[in-house]
Amino acid sequence: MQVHESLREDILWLRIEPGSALDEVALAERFEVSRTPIREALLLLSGEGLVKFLPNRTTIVAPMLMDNAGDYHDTLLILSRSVARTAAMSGRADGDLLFSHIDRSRAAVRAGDMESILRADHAFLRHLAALSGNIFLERFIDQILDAGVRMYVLHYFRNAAPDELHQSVEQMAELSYAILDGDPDRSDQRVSEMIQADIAIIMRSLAPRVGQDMKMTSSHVARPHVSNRSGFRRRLTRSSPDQATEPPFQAEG
Amino acid sequence: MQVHESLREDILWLRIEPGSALDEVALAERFEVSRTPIREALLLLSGEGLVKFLPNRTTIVAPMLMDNAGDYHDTLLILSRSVARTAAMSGRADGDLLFSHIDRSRAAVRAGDMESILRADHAFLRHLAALSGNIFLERFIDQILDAGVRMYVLHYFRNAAPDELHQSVEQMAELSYAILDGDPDRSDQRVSEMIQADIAIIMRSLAPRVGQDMKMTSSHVARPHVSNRSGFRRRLTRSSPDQATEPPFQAEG
DNA sequence: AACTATAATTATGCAAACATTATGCAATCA
DNA sequence: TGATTGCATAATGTTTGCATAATTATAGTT
Repeated sequence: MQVHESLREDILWLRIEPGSALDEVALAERFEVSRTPIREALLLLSGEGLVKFLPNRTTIVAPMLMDNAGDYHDTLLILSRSVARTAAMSGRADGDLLFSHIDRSRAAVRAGDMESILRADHAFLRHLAALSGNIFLERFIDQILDAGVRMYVLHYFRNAAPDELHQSVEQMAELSYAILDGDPDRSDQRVSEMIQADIAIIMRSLAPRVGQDMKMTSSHVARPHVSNRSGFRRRLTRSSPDQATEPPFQAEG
Repeated sequence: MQVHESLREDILWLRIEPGSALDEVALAERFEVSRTPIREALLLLSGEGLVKFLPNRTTIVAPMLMDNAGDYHDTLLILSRSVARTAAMSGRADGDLLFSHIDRSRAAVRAGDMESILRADHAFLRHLAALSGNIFLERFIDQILDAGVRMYVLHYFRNAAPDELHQSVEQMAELSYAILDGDPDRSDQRVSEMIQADIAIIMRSLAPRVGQDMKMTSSHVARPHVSNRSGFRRRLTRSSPDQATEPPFQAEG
């Protein structure tokens, strides 16, 4: 569906502000169709959690609450480790393919094109998911990555130093080596490091105006598993008076 | 949406045969609405993977391929362990609430009501997911459980002995104790055991009519696919031959 | 001047009609 | 007799229109 994909891209890449109303007639004019295909697209998007129907009122772009950042990274960690582990153990990973993703990412970083960087990173992870051959993991990886795009656009790229972007690519490469070596434990390690690095950058963005030293102690990074956002919260409170997050975009819950 | 929920239940509980066509006008008459709300429901269901649109032809109930059984259990294991671990570590689990779920399950087993058993089991897991407070894990648990309902109706309950059903409840109780004790590692263990038991029963159902001694050679388990199901398969191979599956319902892919 | 109530406008939810595509049957030709 | 083509039928995809609910604006009252 044309409308669906197009609207989804607009929402994910923040070309439509979270929380803003989606007028069906306006969209119908824009896409030069009637309201029905628009509604169908909105229905699909609501199933993906990207828009929210306010019954008998209007449909809004799902607000992006940063409260979910902890949940997001916990879940991304779980899923990424699973697919990376599986890829490592399967022995079916193709070095050329993996490194074509790395190259794509490296090129995007050199060009400084944030959207391309994120798309390349996601393509890499989706590739690992595909390698796993597990349709549920593929589906969930798709969903979690989509759910994070807006957060990364706003809070990752706005705050990542060029050095950190380069380092992120090298971490991808390290992960690839671990997978190609068929070493699931090392790949676990690498995935954790990658996501740790992402978290650090995003946390800096969420509490940017505290001028103090943001050194990470081991207690911050040590987190084997899930723990919903407990670990996260702890980190947050350390550097910021908790609710001082102030997400740029926001609508009512 | 009334139609959506109702249709979803019909599909999940096999009141509509997988692969069968869903005629929009017939559904419209049945629900006494026009085709528009029917289409909306079908759209939503397609987003959930429960129906499949064949463009310009018809819409069918998504076929249930048993090929996914391995993927299903792999993923269920990952997610269940995550939420159980988190629940154990959170210290926010409420014994009374947990055991009200157990009681419900026990009662369902006593009554021999398969649908109630499955609903109770799912309610228990969803409760753990809710305890985790992680909206992504909640969402994914929801999805994976829904995806498995039809398989369990056909291949679990048709083949589980009463004893095994009772044992399953006790495993739930064991898991609850581990969670209440705040022991994440033991809860991991318990979750694995629970799902192992499920797998054993389902595998038995998938290849029931081979009268011979069901010893497996490695050639049976070799499957193009991947995975972290490697560990899984190895355990599975113990009791059942592989591709003699023959799912009762099936339509074209 | 502020608050309330009522009316008008705007947008959604649903229904019915129209157009387009696929399928099945029949007729004709090889 | 079998196969192919054309027509009829049926179901989907889309448009249009109507009715209902909500928001906004306006007028009246305190």
